[in-house]
Amino acid sequence: MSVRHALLALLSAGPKYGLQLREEFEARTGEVWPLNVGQVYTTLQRLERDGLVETTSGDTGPVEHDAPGAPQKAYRITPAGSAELDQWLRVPPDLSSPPRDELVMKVLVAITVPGTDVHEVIQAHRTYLVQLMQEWTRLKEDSGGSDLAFSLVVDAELFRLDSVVRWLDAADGRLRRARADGWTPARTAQATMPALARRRRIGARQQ
Amino acid sequence: MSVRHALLALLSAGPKYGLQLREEFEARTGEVWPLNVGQVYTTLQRLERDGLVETTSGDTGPVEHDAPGAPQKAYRITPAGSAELDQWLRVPPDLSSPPRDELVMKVLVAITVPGTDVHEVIQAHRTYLVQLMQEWTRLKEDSGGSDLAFSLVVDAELFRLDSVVRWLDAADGRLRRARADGWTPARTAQATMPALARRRRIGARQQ
DNA sequence: CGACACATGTAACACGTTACATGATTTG
DNA sequence: CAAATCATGTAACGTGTTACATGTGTCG
Repeated sequence: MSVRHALLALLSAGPKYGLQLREEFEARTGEVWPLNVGQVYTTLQRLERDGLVETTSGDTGPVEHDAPGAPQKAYRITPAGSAELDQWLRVPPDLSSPPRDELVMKVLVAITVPGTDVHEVIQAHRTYLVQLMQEWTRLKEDSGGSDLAFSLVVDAELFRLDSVVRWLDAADGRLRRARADGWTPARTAQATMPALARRRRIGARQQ
Repeated sequence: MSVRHALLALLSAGPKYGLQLREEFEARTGEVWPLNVGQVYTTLQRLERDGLVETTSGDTGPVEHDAPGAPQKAYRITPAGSAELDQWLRVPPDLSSPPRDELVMKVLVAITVPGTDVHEVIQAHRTYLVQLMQEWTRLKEDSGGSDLAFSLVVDAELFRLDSVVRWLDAADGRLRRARADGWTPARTAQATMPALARRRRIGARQQ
C-alpha cells in the first residue's frame, strides 16, 4: 500500500506521467528505493479505476489524437484522491499484530530445527548486519548530508539495523539463560503441540 | 518468503499436516503472528511442486483410500528441502536495497504534499508508536517471560518500534534544520526533476 | 537508415489476505 | 440427528517482481 499512496502524493503537486512518477519517486527516496516501471502503470490503472486519479488528455497539451500508445499520458489527482492521501498520511500503519520479520522468523525457527546451532546462526547474521551498517554509514558520510531524502532514508535504515542487532544480542542472552534453566527445544515442541493434535494424532485414524 | 521456509523448518522436526502446521507456526511465534490456513495449503502445494516436501500417504497411518478430500494429509521434508532450509537459515535476507518502510514513506512524501505540516504528521505517528510500545511492554510483563517465543517476538517488536521513534525524532530535527537553512519543498521538487522531464516537458509535444 | 533513449503497456509468477465450499468426525 | 469442530481446498483480489512487446522521437 506504500507505492499507491506515494504516487498519489507525487500527483498532488501537479499532473505527471508514468516514467516521470518513477523517477520522482526514486529521487524522493534518495535513489535508495528503486521502483519498477511496470508497477507504476498498473498502480495508476487501479488508482484511476478507484476514482483517485484521472487522465488529463488535453490539459497539459492539446492532444487531438486519442490514438492508443501515444506517449505522455498525464494523470491528475482527484478530490477523492486528495482526501485518501490526507487520510493515509495521518493514520498509522496497521494497529494490529506486528509484521512478520524474516530475520526474527529465522531465529525463532532455528531453535527447533534439529542439528542447528542457534548461537552460530545469530552471530552470523549479527556480523553481516554490522558490516551493512558500516557501509551505509560510509555512504552517508560521503554524501555529506547534501541530499535530504537520501539522509533520511539511510538514517531510517541505520536505526532499523541497529535495533535488529540489539534484538539479536537480547535473543542470544535470553536463549542462553533459557538453556541454563534446563530448557530444551524438544520440551517446547511438546508444550506447543496443538490441543487438537494432542487429542487426535496423525496416526489416530489407523484402525 | 518467510512462511515458506518456516513451514519447511516445522516439517524438519517430523511429518505434519496442514492445520497442525498453522497451529505450530503460531505457537512458535507466541501467537503474535497469525497465519491463515489457506496460505498453508497453497504454500505446501508449491513446496511439493518444487520437490522440497512430499506427501506421506501411508506412513503415519495406513491410508488405503486415496480418495480426494481425505483428512490428515501429512507432509514430509525431502533432502532437497533440508538443504534449502539450511541455506535459508544462514543466508542473511536481501543484501541489496533496504525494504520500503511505510512510515518512512509517509514522512518523505509528506514533505512535498501541499498544505501538509510534516512536524504534525511526525508527532502524530510518534505518539501512536509510544502508546503501542507501552501496550506491548505491559503484555510482556503480564506474561512474566514464561513463554520464550512470545518474549522474543515482543522484544523484536519493541526494539523495532523504539528505532522508529528515534528515527522520527532525528527526521524532525533534520527537517527543522533544513528549513532553517532556507530549504523549501518546492526547491527540492525542482532539483529532483528528472533530466528527462527537464529536457522535454509534458507540454513539449503541443503544437 | 539504424541505434538508442523515451514511454506505455502486458504476461507470468510469487506471496499474502479474505471469503467461501466441501467433507469427515465428534459431541450434545 | 443436528450442530460444532476439524481438515482440506479453491476463488478472487491486491501488491510486488521480472521480463517481454510495442511504439515514438532523436541523433549520428
